[in-house]
Amino acid sequence: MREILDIQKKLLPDLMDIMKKRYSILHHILVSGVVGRRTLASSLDMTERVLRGEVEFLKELGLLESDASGMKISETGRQLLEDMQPIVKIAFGLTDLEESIEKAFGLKQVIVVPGDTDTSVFTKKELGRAGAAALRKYVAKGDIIAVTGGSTMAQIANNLAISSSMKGNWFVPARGGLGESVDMQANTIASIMAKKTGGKYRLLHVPDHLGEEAYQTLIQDPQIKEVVDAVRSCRIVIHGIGDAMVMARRRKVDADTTRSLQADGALAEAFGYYFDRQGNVVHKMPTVGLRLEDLQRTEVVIGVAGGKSKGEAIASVLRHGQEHVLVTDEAAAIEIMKHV
Amino acid sequence: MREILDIQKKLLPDLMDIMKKRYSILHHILVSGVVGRRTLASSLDMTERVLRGEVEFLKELGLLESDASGMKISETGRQLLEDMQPIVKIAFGLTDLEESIEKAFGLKQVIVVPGDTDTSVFTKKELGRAGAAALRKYVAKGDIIAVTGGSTMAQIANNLAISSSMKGNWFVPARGGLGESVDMQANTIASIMAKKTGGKYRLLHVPDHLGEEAYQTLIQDPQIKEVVDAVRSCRIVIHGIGDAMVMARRRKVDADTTRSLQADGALAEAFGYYFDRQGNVVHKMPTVGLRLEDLQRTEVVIGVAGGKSKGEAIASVLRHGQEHVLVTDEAAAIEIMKHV
DNA sequence: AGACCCGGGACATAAAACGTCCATCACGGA
DNA sequence: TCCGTGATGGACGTTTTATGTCCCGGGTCT
Repeated sequence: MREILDIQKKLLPDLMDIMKKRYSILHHILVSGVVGRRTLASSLDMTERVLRGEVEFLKELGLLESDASGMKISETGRQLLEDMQPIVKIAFGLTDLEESIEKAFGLKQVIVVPGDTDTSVFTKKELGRAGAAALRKYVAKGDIIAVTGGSTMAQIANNLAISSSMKGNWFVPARGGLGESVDMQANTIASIMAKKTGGKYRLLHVPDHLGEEAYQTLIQDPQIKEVVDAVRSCRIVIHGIGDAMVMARRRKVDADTTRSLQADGALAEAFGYYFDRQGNVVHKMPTVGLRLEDLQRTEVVIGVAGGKSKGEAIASVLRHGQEHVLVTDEAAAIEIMKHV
Repeated sequence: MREILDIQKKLLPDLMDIMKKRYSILHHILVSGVVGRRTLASSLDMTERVLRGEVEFLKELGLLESDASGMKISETGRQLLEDMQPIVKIAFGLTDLEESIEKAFGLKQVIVVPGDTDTSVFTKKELGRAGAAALRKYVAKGDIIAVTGGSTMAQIANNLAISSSMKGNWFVPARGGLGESVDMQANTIASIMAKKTGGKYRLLHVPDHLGEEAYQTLIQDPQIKEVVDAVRSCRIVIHGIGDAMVMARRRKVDADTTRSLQADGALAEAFGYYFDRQGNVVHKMPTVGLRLEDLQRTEVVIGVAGGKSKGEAIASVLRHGQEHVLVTDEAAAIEIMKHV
């Protein structure tokens, strides 16, 4: 597989370039849904005319369709892109990155998509697609799946579709309400995922910043207790990873805590825990839900995050050593490898 | 290994041609030791100039060297050829088949898709795609296109899409109603193709098994006469090829005729005519529409059929000698070559 | 109704591919 | 030593293809 591409690179370097070009056109159209020639040209940094040439060609091949409203990918085209996935990875040199990270942190699988989530909205979408595919791969019938919030997780939810293997699964938020905008809260995302896959969901309506008393009262509540028990016995966790300070700001933690986070060198955040460079937990959010000790029993922990700026944070969480699968993008992967 | 090439072919249809061209240049140089441009050109059946273009390219890639005494292969080039050995076998299997059949039956173009229609539904779909592509390639504006029935033709219709070059063309059934299930009748297929491509269609509603009287009456009918005239002046015929006995059964021909078909060694069926092993017509369906003599004026005759079991039948029709283009699959192609 | 974006036709022009011819060089045999 | 042969590579006009540019008619959203 790899050899054949290496050979082709030697004998047909020009065709490999064309392949990349056509692939990226198709891929852009795929993630854009319906898109016009001019928009696409500028987003791919091509002149309109040469894009048009390629598009006409791809249309002849039946890989995309166009009507007055714009161009969209055809079913065969969509299938082709899927089949091409491994080829593209090798051709773009992503397989190397995946394997290096797997080895460096002892992970079961690493998936790297091309691009940089920080700079391209398309990469973010692709990250969502890849995250959804990873979840689909590891999920089994009757699983309880704990999810967190964040824009990346929202993107994954977007890309899930009904599938027999996920029908009847339970989606639960990993932890209580994490004061973000509603459509990126874990609760929202769990319910979207359940609806999209034909699964069921339970929510945790718990306010932020709990005091000790309120906390004790809450976990006595039978309704809440039931959900929390479900969360703690989940078989799969899929979560985003954030920069510690960014998350702290977003959650409006008080100034004291922020200072203490800084003093402790908090770098990354995931499912309510804050990690320093060495992967040690330096702080945790005061709310109910999944605890670190539950994670050890969890069979599959999937982390999804991308963007050059998050590379170091991802490396911190990986170093903590409870992840099994990582889905990230090229830019972040390169950063991660700088921190081994 | 094989899939990767198939995938690439979908995105870069001329990949194989170029790869083959460059490979054979290098290979020729390898076996020749040192050779000059003109010698090489004539032995590869290329014009000198185009060979020169490739040679200059290969030289830039460092795969061959040249000095005043001629060209010879470089060490990396030799290594590359060695590494390519397995690829070449797989990759050129089909191309070789295509060319052998073209030469054996004097066809303009042969397209072979991988697989066996008899055993794989994917191959059948692929055959449909390839058939549709072939039709798209040869069609011109304002053409009348005569089509036949059958599941393969239905598959082609499925794979047609609206295209400017086919807009406004006429689709007509090659011959009157061939008592098959409705969705595989020529009439149905002609109308689907017209709808899919944005063309127009005329149908021939003629019952099977016409008596001589009824026949005479029918062809007097101005409506029918108009369509029949259109059919007979078509520029393109695209048709399936069937096994004679299978078709006879499907059309419920009477026992007498069946016996006579068997006695005459009928092997294949196409557009209502039955052919024996040598390609002679041994029987024809009693219905209106395209006659063999009309076929001689037809500019493009495209036959589409696949499956190991049909190989012999396809060979019979090809031997009759009125086909220009054949679209088939690998299994059938191999069978065909056994009957040259 | 009007602004906007879409695909696709049209056409001039730039670029690449190709056919053709020739200058020059190395080599071997007379 | 000279000359014929076959080699590469330069040159150049021609043809074909790719590209830049402009515009039209038709949907769509506001």
